[in-house]
Amino acid sequence: MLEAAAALADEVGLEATSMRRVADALGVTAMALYKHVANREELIDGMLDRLVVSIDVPADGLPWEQALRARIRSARSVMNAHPWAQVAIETRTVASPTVLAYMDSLMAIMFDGGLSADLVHHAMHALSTRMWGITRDVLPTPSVPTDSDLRARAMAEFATTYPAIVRMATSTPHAGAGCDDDAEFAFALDLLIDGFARLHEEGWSSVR
Amino acid sequence: MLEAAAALADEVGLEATSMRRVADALGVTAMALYKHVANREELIDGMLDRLVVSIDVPADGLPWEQALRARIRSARSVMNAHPWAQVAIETRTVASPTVLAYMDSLMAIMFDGGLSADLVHHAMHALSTRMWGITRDVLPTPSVPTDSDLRARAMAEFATTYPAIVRMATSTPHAGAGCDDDAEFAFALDLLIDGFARLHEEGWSSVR
DNA sequence: CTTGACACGTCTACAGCGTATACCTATGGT
DNA sequence: ACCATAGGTATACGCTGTAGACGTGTCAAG
Repeated sequence: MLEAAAALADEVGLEATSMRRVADALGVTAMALYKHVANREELIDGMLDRLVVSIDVPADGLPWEQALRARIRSARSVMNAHPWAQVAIETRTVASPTVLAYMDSLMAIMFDGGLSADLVHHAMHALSTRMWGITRDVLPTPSVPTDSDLRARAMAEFATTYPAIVRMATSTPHAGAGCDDDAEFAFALDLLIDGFARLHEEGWSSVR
Repeated sequence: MLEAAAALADEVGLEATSMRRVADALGVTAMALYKHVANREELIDGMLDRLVVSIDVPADGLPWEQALRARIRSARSVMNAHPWAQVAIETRTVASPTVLAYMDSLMAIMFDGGLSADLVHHAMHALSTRMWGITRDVLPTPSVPTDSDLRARAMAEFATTYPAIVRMATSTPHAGAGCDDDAEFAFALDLLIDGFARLHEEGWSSVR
């Protein structure tokens, strides 16, 4: 059932994955699903849990920074394979045991690295949803007319209204080629982990 | 109308802010709303825009790090005053002109600080939704029985299943007192901004 | 003064949603 | 032989977003 629901969500998205459609896919009535889950929330929890348990556990003996990076990158590859996972994570309200276990494992990696409970706590907050390997697209990709004349006019107007956006879009190394989401994710993740490491070395504490 | 919708959302949450209920609050039919907005998405966009324009613009002449921090902190105070804003941001799919202008202003702050387009680009991705001052709660607050005996037993069991979580929860400076979300937010934001500054000083570039 | 456009509202209707309640039936342990 | 239980069905309720047709009151142009 979870498998069928996940397959459906892969096809039509999470929003369209209604109880009735999942049931249809199984050749069954919608109400039959309620013999197995309490409600739709629980169904989605289950779908997500299936993904979470498939996140790789990094090899033993790695430095904590590498282990943390590896586990989160694996989370990313798992979540990226299923577009609905991002929506699912963002709408989740309670943590299932599977989710708790994943978070526990991340904290354990940091504890094993010798980080203080204080720092681990702050680090988890700083990672936030990034610990699931996801990031929302924040940068706009405005639709411009294809006609080259109109396009130039639209761009010009856009440039006066949003100069910084245009400057960024036109002068970034891979301008036009679209941007490499994986690279952006790795950049931000490394920035955070490097920050944690630096604070750890400095003996940082939240109380001053 | 946007005001009424926002007021309703403050009371009952965004999910419960249906076209009919907004219309009711205005003493009008649901369909009347469609003379002003194309659909519910657009209504929510409008509600959000009202908030975004009220984000403070930092004083001129501040160093870019401080200006960036100030603007984002202001965003946080605006968004935090309206619980539905977080949900709204997370479900938004296209950027309105107001939203574009806000993002443009953040980038402008960094450009003014001399950061390269490359770095600005990566920084915006790294900030991600944090640029709106929001962060999802990621740390679980499991409900434990109030009865002290049962409570001890539950905690013990929890501790063997999720040792790192318990270790963190019990040995963090403000254990038990709940955690200060604003402080956590500031920590993560500063970590990122400090990272940007460091990379900027080093003359960082994404091409190696 | 008339006419017609338009802004802005209503009414009705439809398809879809999650899910409560009641009912049926095959299976398997006592 | 019995009966509880797991797992299915049928029906129904209240809710959702929104399409389409139908008024009106206001206001500018002929």
